[in-house]
Amino acid sequence: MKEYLKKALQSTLTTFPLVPDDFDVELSVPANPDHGDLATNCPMKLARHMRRAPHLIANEIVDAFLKNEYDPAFVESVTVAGGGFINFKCSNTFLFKELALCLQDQDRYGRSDAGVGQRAMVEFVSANPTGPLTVGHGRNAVLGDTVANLLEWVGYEVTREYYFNDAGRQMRVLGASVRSRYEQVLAEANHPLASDPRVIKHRLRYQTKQLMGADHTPITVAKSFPEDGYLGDYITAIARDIVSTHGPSLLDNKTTDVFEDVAKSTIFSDIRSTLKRLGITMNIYFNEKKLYDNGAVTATLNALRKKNMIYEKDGASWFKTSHLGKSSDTVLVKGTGEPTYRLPDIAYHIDKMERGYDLLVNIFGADHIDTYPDILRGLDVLKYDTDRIHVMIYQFVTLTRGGEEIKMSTRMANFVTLDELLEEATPDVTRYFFAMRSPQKHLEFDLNLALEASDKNPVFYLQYAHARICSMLTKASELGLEADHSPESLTLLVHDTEITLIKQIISLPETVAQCAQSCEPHRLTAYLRGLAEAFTSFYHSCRILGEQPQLAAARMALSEATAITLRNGLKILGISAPTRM
RNA sequence: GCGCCCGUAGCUCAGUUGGAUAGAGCGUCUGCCUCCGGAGCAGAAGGCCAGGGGUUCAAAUCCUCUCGGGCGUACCA
Repeated sequence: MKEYLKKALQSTLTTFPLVPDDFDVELSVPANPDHGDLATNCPMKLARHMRRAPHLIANEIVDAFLKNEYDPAFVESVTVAGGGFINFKCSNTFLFKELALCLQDQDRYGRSDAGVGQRAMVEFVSANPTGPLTVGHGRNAVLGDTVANLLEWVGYEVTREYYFNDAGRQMRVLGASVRSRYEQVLAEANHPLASDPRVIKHRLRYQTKQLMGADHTPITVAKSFPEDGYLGDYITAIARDIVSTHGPSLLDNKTTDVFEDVAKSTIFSDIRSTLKRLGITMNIYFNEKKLYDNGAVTATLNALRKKNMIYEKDGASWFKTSHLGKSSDTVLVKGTGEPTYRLPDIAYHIDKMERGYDLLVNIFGADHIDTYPDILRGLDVLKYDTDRIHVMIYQFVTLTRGGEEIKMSTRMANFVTLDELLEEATPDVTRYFFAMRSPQKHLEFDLNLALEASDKNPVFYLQYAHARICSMLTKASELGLEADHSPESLTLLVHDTEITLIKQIISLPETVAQCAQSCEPHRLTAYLRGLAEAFTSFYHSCRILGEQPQLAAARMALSEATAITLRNGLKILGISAPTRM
């Protein structure tokens, strides 16, 4: 409809003098439905070029349009509004045709082809394996997976990738934390191994100290516990596992390698299973180590050096970001010879580019806000097309419990994990909750509310509408009724609520396309809410069972189309569409 | 101090590339169950879109300043 009108108007305007060649006709959906289904503001845009009042231009355009381009299969009426808008009302014929398309396409309805033949990669979560995923990672995971789904629906071949770093200081601290907890576990007086001579010896020299937890309560740890160690209970759990597999045999080990390895693999498998609970499966787990092994990190530094963008100062290598719009330069290699994370990050993005993706989407938390521009600068200098990169920065989740804020960090003992959230809220509710708001807004996640919200949550409203349709259609077919998808049948749908519902249904493809294009899943949740509302409104004013058979058959077809649309929308959001609740 | 994000109904938030009378949900108040699922429907109240200035035929939207909140601002990851 939109394309048809745009083309028709564009062609109408070619007959007008004084219209700029590159003039673009804009069509928008009016806020007020009384103004029609689509409107254009081009008379106002043209007023300056043509030096005439908008409403006069509007009248001329309408006359020419009616004479040359008007097609009653699409347009029912064209009117000029006071200000100079031209309003178009869709013909019902057009609506029924689109509705028939929905019934025909079924599971595929809503797909389009903007990305066909192109490959996209969405990089998300990308949490290092130092602890379980938190509620904050949940937002990242849901946004990333939903964006990936959206891109698939507009035709992209999508790869979901998780980038991680399991080496370096961070992991050593992790290993040391586990080791220290291991010592602490074995020092417990009532431990089953307490009579083992090695454990007795260990207890004689064992000492403790106190650290402050996130909630300002002191936590007792072994003296060997690192000052910046990871205090979470999951560390102790890993330590207990090691005790049960290795007993006290590791007490005299000088290194923390074993502890690090066990911690790493335990944590990673937990992360995978947490993601799985949300219905998320990654295609590729990309280890940063690979970039060192294949020389990409060094190559990147050399390439930048060749562009004369690197200099040495105080033993470190600096990237001349001050030449690229930043107020200061940035260290890429520290005096110790170890690169900062920015260098491998640039190398990583080059790697992604080289793998030939047409679109690279990155989902970053607000803490990356200052770092990704450096990556783009690096790529820019090396002549990579940064237009292919779409960075989504989402703001943090503020977690509250009974109005009190809880700070989230994997280093502190007191944080809420995504798993803990999923114990209480279903994956469906969790996914909807994280997807329903604009990414750049802070998300206040009140745990108390989330836990008790099940009956208020909008996701239930959508699922309920779907379940109700299914149940009603089942009942109808038991009564021997059958939906009629034929064009003649659909023309019986003329009630206000029916027309409103049809209009909502047939805008799914465009809505999905817009959400994909802007990487904004939350618009889809708003759309689905409107769809469910339109349906329940129809459902309450139009009966199906007990109506004349032809009308009932048409209304069943409309209900079916609603169910298809709801189901497909929910599928993109990764939410189930139950037939019964 | 500097950079980025945010400020819209009592609360949580939508608001397409600037468009017509700024919209939902929750909460509050009125109605509606002999009837396909009341986890519902219909309606009401509730707003100087943080504030000032500017651009435009047109600003919640763009520019600028002020105020308020968040996240960064490490040779930590």
